[in-house]
This record gives sequence, structure tokens and C-alpha cells, in this order.
Amino acid sequence: MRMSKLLLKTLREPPSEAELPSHMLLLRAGLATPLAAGLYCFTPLGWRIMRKIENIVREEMDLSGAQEIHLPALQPIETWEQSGRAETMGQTLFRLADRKERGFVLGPTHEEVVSFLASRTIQSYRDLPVTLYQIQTKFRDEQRPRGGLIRLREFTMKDAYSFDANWETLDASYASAFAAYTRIFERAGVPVIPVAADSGAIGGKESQEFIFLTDDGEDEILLCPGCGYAANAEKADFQRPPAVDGAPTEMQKVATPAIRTIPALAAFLKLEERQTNKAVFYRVDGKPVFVAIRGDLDVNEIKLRNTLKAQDVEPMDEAMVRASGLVAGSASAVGLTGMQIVADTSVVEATNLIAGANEDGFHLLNTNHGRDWKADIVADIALARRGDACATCGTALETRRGIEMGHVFKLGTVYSESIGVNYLDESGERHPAVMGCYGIGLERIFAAAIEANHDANGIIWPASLAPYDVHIVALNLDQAAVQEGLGALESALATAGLTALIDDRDESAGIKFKDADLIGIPYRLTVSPRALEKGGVELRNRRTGETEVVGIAEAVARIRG
RNA sequence: CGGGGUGUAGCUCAGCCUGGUAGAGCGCUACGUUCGGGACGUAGAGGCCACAGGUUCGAAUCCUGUCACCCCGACCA
Repeated sequence: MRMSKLLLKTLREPPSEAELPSHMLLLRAGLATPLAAGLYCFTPLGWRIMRKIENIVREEMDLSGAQEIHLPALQPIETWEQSGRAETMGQTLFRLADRKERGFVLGPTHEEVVSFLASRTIQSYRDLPVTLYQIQTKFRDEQRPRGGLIRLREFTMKDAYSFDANWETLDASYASAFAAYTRIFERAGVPVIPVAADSGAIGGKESQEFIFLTDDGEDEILLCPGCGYAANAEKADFQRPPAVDGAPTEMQKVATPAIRTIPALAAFLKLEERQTNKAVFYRVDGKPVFVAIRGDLDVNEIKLRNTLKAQDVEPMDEAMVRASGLVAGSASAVGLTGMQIVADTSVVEATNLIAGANEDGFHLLNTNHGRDWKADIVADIALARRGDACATCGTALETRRGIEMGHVFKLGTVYSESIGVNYLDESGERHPAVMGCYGIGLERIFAAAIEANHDANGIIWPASLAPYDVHIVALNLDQAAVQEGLGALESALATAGLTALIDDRDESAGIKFKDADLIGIPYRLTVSPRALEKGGVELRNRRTGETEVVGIAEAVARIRG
């Protein structure tokens, strides 16, 4: 490709909207340009990179035995009503109507539609297992698109779905998808770690995310340096610090003037925070919920949401606090009526906790679950934090931030039951297929590959994603010797099956070199009178900066690796 | 949806406080000189100053409202 003909405009300065290196370099290198929040136009160069990513994904999925299909992005709303997700996806669903006012959605994911396809094609255990995948556009009306290609409203996902006869064979399908993902990220030059993840309110039993660790990531990950345990904060398990033990003693009301927080309460009574019972109020799907947890712990709202099988969990607003008669600062479940009470296991196992008296300025000593109050639901709803003890080995957990690149999980029969994916077993009995689903965001690979591979001068593409194999800078093209050298180089590269981006623009050498660094093709070849005099072309490695003049045959051999 | 910020040329920004009808650098066009790490000269093109109201003789500038975009929190690939 001749750069004089290529639709490309690089920028000397990054647009002010960009903060992440991947976002700045995406725009500076002219790979994409924003249309609106979370929507990007890819230029020819950017699109070649997307195609490279797509091909890696396709090759590895095919290799894993998955079969490529294509499903409509435009889907009737009824399909979503059937699974219940028209409701649970909420505002994230892009909705529209056809000319006859029939409701449609732009698919944010395809569990429903792939299940429809499977329901029409899978009838017998002999049809199982099967894994289907597609590489396709998804639409999500995100609350906040961000970070260039990190969080988009229209994006490309490789989504795969496995159908198995039972949970045991699902394990094999899952492992196969997991292995394919490991290879995909490795080939794309994006280092990832698998972490245990939350599978959502609707979902199966096991779920892992592939996380690219970066300080600019959206997710918090807890890592155990002791045993290697890794989990998303919303899922992470940990050992709670032990409670202060003792046989239950008599409850007692004490004055605690102007004390409204746990630290103040502990200081006032000269006790530890873990001896208190903290009250936290939530609005869960519009209804008030009272949460009790030990004072030294925090509530994990995702765990709470899953425990309650709710869609929406948010801190209770002032109005609802007043309407519910809760005394902020001195609240407890003792004597509380009129709302659901959820307790973390920490307050149920402990004895003689300090709790609010539901009267401003007073607290209760020695409250005990089961005697003085009773929770409607007891569950693990505590948030793991840096320094907490690993559930497996007790080592202090560390935290890192990261971006979710892919997600694999065991769905079970949720969709096969609602959409009707059933098969007959050997004895003619009907069963719902057991599903798994596996997603990768292709634009995120694009962004993470830049994030993981760049320097002050620009991008350093892994060879697997580079838009061309080599970037040729031709200087003094008006000289016949240069023309000749370029011609010889081009045919040698073509013979070797290598693609080249040739900078034949009438620009200064400095501009060409700067652009080559910015665009980041792994090898640069300079064809110039100077290099020709030395008997060849100048080969430069973008990553190491190593530069030497070599013959054309040698250059081709080096680039082929 | 809450909190913060920004909207002036393709990009980065100045001008706004203290109203008088639009500027710089880069980029773009033409010609000439340059020609190995973002060269130089000359001459140009390019703006409904986000949008809508209002105040005023007069608004990029002051007031009100709206929209868009970015960043921080709640959701996801």
C-alpha cells in the first residue's frame, strides 16, 4: 500500500478528550475517529488491525472445534420477553419499533437468539455437545462509554455458546473455550490472567474473567501472593477477622450522645469496630432493605444483589430512610419491622455486638442474633479488601486494577428452559441442554494491545496484529537508484508473501520516521541513497530500535522471522 | 443517573473577567528553496465562536435554558 494513496491522517497532538495511552495513540495514529460517545469509525489502517484480531479469534475458535454461525443483530422484543431479560437488561437495551409498531431490540448479546437456533436444530443427545460462535456487532446503551475503544455502545464481540447434555460434559466444553481464549490473548500480545468472577443475577455456577492488568482498568481484582487465588472484587472470598468471643450476656441500653458512625462509636465505648453491628440501608428494586454487617466490614453490593436475586441495588435515599422510620446513626434490627432484614454471616456468628437502639443518641450493648433479633436472610455479603486474609491460605490479599477482556461461564439451563432447547436422551427422556457462554471484546483486544505495547514515540504492534508486515520509508524517490531499489524490495517482499506499507509521500524524512514510529509496524525498512551506497536497505526494529544496513534478501529473511 | 470539567478553524489552544463583530501554532492549498528524525519563504483557503432564548445601539464575551463531549462513581466484552 502506498501512503500517498492511503486515507490516513496522523495527528501531532492527541485530541483533548483522550487520556489513556491506547486512546491517544488510536487517535494520533489515525486508526479510528469518533462519531459520537462510544461510536468509532475505523480508517483503512485501523480496520486492517481489526481484521487481524478477528482472524486470530476465528482461527483459534475453529481450532477448538467451535462452529461459526451468524445471527441477526436486530431481534424481536418477544424473544427477550421470553427469557425475562427485556426487564433485567433494562436501559442497556437499545429498543426500536418497525413500521407496524412491532418492538425490536438491537442485540446486546445473543443467548436468546442462539438458543432459538439451537431449539430448532438440537433434538437428540446425538446432536450434543456442540459449540457455536459468531463474530458480530453488539449494541449496548451504556450509562457511560469511556476510554476510547474500552467501553463502546457499538462493538464487535466474539460470542460463543456451548450446548451439552449434562454438567460433566459442559466442563469439557468450558475447558476447551478457556484454552482457546488463552491462546487468543497470547497470540494478540495481550497479557491476561484468569480470575474468578460474578456471573450475574441470571447465570450459572462458575465464571471466570480474563483480565488485562492496568492501573487504568475499570475492575478491581484481588490477588493472593500466597496461593495465586485471583478474583474480581465483586466475587472475591476472604476470611473475616475473628469475632470477639464470649457467652451472650444481658442486653443493655447506653447513652451515646451525638455518636453516629462506627469509628466514633468504637472510640466512645473504647471497643473495637469488630464488636459492633453496622446497619446499612438499601433500596433494592424500589423496596427498603435493612442490612446488618460487622462494623469492621463493608457490604459488597453485587453479592447483596445476587443474594436477593435483585436487579437494582442502591443506597437508600433520604426520603425512603425517613419514610421507613429508620434512625440513621443509631439503627439496628432489634425491634425493627416493616422491611426485609439481610445479615452477613459475620454478625450472626458473633456474640454481644453493639448495635443501634433505633433512638437517636442511644445504642445497645450485647445484642445477639437469634435472641434479640432475627435476619430474614443470612449470607456472605461482605466485600473483600486489600489486606484481608485469603480464604484458601490466609495470606494478605493484594489489589490490582484491570480490564475485562473476555468472560467464560457455565450458564446451565436458564436459557434452554426459557427458550426451549431440549433433547432426548438414550432412554427417550426429555432434558434441557446445559449451556455455557464465552465472550471476547475485539475492540478491547485492540486497545489493550496498544496499552501493553507502546512507548513515548507511538505504538509497537505485535507482529500478529500489525496492519502490514513492514513499513518502507522511501527517501529521495526522485533518484533512479531509489526507485530501482524500492522496486526490487517490493518484489522480494511480495515473493515472500509479506505485506508492506510504503511511505512514498513527498514529505521530509523526519515526518516519515515520526509517522512510522507512531503507527508502530514492527519493522521499518529505509530505502535511500545513503543506505544503497552501503549496499542495501536500512532495517530497524521498532521495539528495540536496533538499526543496520542489510541486503534485500537478508531484510526479507529477518522480517519473516 | 449523581458529582466535576469542557465546548472558539481539521488538531492543540488564546480571546471572555472589563461587550465594539475573530486570533496563534500545527495541519491544509499553490509556487519556490530544502531533503536521514515533525525544514523555510511567499501567497492563500478555512469559523452560525455547541444550540436556543434573553439583556444591550451592539454579545464569542453578560444572564437563562438546552444539547454534546470528557473525567470520577453505580453496569459490562
